[in-house]
Amino acid sequence: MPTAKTDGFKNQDIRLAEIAKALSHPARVAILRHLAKRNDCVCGEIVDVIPLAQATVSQHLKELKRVGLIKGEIDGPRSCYCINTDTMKQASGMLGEFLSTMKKCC
Amino acid sequence: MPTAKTDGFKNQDIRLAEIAKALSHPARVAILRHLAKRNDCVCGEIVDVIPLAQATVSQHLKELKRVGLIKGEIDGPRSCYCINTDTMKQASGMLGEFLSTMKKCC
DNA sequence: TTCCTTTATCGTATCTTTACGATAAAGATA
DNA sequence: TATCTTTATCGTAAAGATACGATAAAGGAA
Repeated sequence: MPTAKTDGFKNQDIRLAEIAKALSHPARVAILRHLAKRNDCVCGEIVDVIPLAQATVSQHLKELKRVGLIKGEIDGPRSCYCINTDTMKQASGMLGEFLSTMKKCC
Repeated sequence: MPTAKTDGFKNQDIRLAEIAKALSHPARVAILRHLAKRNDCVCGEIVDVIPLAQATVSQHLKELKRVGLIKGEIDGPRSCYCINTDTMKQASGMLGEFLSTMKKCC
């Protein structure tokens, strides 16, 4: 009973929660902001921007990749990351729709 | 080193992450959807809608209240909850702005 | 008052998350 | 080849999240 139970919830809500979870840490928000600002694949430099140990940053990148919000490829000795446009659009759409229904009611 | 470190991150990103965390569980998303649909304070019935034990639902409600997304008041033997319009607007604004910058880059 | 209904809280078990040092892996460079 | 740089992974420690049964608390109803 530790993990979030999914039985009985709508797939839409499960996916929305998963995306929100990916955004639920300042480091991951900052990483996405950095990638969006560059508007391109970024090789290196992410570790320098995030105030955490290199191993921890790598872990956060892995999580963002797992959910599908970013893509990564290896370029020589470095790794390059960029925003996964398709998934980000999907995520943005789901969250946006959710927020609009929240607004509408008030 | 277990809790998310906040030192070195922007307050905006910290708050955004906190809001996202509140949305990072299907039950909490479903609760908010239900409250928004009713468009009013809901007394009782939330427990019946969420497929989890009563104690667990109460825990999720507490978390949503802690972050400020909902308000609660006691009405006789029941508790009534409704969406906290002000905070929801703030949250919606922050998330919306974040998502728009994500879109813009791609 | 006594009982019922409803919700909050307590206690607890278990899994997840976060963090970092240490180390491995893979190219680049000398 | 030997070394340096960069990143991923391993190992591990500590705190958080999730779930639920049990119980308390607080009104309402009989």
